[in-house]
Amino acid sequence: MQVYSDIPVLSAAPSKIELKHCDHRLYGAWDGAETCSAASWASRAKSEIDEAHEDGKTPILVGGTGLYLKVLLEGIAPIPEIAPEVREQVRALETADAYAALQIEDPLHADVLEPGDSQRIARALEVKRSTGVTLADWQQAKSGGIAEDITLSPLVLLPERQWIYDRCDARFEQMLENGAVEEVETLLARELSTDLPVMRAIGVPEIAALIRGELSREQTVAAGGQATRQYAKRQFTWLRNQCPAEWKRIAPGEIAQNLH
RNA sequence: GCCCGGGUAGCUCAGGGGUAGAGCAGCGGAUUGAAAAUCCGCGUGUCGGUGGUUCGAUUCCGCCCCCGGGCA
Repeated sequence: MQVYSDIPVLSAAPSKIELKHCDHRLYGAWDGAETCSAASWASRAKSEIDEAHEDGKTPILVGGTGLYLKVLLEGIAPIPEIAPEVREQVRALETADAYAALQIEDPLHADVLEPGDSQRIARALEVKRSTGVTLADWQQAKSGGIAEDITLSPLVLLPERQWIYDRCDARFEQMLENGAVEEVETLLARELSTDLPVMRAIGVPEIAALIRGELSREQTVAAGGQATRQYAKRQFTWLRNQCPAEWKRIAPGEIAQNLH
């Protein structure tokens, strides 16, 4: 999400001062009209990492987006680009219709997915239709991971829940004070499709509702803080269960000590 | 003071003589090209209090308390 150039405030992009202290890469590297993906991000991240290494620097990967890091490190099934017309067609379907189609065209995968999981259903269907090969077959192999080629020092931060929740609330309120509303006004003026990732970024739907007069400022603060906390909770689940067991976890107290 | 409505899960509410159920919130989980996304699972709460009717009351009746609205 921080890859989209339209929302520096809402995506907490580094400030000019922060950039002076430390080089940051791939913030705002995609235009909001585009859809970034784990694979395309990983590909660019690889280039940035190579470049840093050539300059004798040590890159630090930071993020709450577990899937992106996973793809960068472990690679992903080498599925070609989906034909645009196929993608458009598939994503125009109602979830129930897409699921029914998948049950016919790729019954094995349909069986694995929940009937309500619109996103994965659409992905499975577009892959089968565009490549003629099922997603499960593609996923037999992964390629492009750099885990074997680098020395990784992983660190999983698991702060105390209430502590991070309080910071989520404070962070969203601060964003509103620092121009998030103006940022969303500018974004809305582009009249992009509401399906695009940038339009679904935390805070964008909430602030758009504020601008439309559907939410009061107070309600917007509450809704934005809540959405941020819910995201943080999902990150906990990923970090606790998806990261390799050998990755070092940092205890709550240690984090607070280091930051205070 | 009188007359209507209401008082049920953290919140908004549904229900109804055999001790109760949704949405949201919260918690747990999944996660292979939209991932700040998309999904899945989890509901014991003096059914405002107290008497009564009844085999049995959260449900019916009386009284009391609280919150809306109306009349004085």
